[in-house]
Amino acid sequence: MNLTETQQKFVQTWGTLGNNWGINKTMAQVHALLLISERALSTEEMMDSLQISRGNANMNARALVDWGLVTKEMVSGDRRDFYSAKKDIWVIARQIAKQRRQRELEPVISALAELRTEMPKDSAHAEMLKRVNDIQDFSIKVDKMLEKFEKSDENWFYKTLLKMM
Amino acid sequence: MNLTETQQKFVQTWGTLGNNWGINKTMAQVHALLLISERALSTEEMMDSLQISRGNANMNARALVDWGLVTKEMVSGDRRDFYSAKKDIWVIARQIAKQRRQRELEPVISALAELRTEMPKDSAHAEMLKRVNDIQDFSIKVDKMLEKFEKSDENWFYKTLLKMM
DNA sequence: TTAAACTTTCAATTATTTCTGAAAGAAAAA
DNA sequence: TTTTTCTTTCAGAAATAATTGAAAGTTTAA
Repeated sequence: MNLTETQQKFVQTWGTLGNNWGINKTMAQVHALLLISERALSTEEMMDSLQISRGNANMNARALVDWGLVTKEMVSGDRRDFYSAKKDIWVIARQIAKQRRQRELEPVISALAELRTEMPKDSAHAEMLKRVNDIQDFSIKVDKMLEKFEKSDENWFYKTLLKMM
Repeated sequence: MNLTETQQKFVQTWGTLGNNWGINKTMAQVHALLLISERALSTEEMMDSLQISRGNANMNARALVDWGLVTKEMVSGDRRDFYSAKKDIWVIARQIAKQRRQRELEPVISALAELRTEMPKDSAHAEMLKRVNDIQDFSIKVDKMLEKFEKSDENWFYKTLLKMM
């Protein structure tokens, strides 16, 4: 897979976006590459296209599988692993929402809940108590909203959007 | 401001969360500190509480002002700057949404739009064209949703949440 | 078996980000 | 003016994260 200039620019853009959102740049680039490829790619092809090492390609491809954004595919008569990205943007968005909720939001909700039980009810902690309560309530709301989104279909999103406006 | 163990834990938790979301850990910690303080704090107090250098305290406090999460306050008869965080979680959430939209989402939307105009209409770019179109459409939807959220009040959010469920 | 073709791991290296602290800058007080 | 008190900047140091590449591990074929 030899990238045209335009394709490289896309891969680059996606990498920058990912990076801004706290995602490894290479991981985002591998994802971009797979997104615009019409067939599944081997590790070798990813290494070539993105000029990265074998270890890096392998690690990031598997991280993407972990995130549920990419699937590993076997081609009969070929011993190599091939990777292919899910192409539906709604599926992708939902998957990312799901993973971030699990990995980043839920731990905070638990940590805050724990903090709440441990918190002395004295005046030194009065301000903190307010903040922790507020943030906890808010986080749970966001959590529920994301959960709903994860289970939704595209159509639901459109309808909700309409209702919102 | 000498932190109790519980307060330290909160600051720590907030720092970890921020870090996960691609935000500088210290910046998140300074924010947490200001969130649970009932009065505005001086640079010196932030340095003490978080065990960080003057430069670091100053830089991150000002970054928070940049993000619109913190305001600089002057106390008459005192030459020092004091910093105080906005306390309302809805205001905070909206402000973060606004900033991330501006800083991270809009650049991607422009980059994709530009890409779209430059993209050759040949078969080598067919797959990419589909992806770029889909992502672009989706990004604009999210952009609009965030814009709506930014201008909303707490009440609107609750109502929308209800409608969604 | 043994060899071949691939994948995975991980210690060492490289790159990036963050932090420090001292120096320079700015504003008020003496 | 000069001094004092505080803020800001920024080059270098430290910490963290990402990447490499070679060796070890696996699986299939010969």
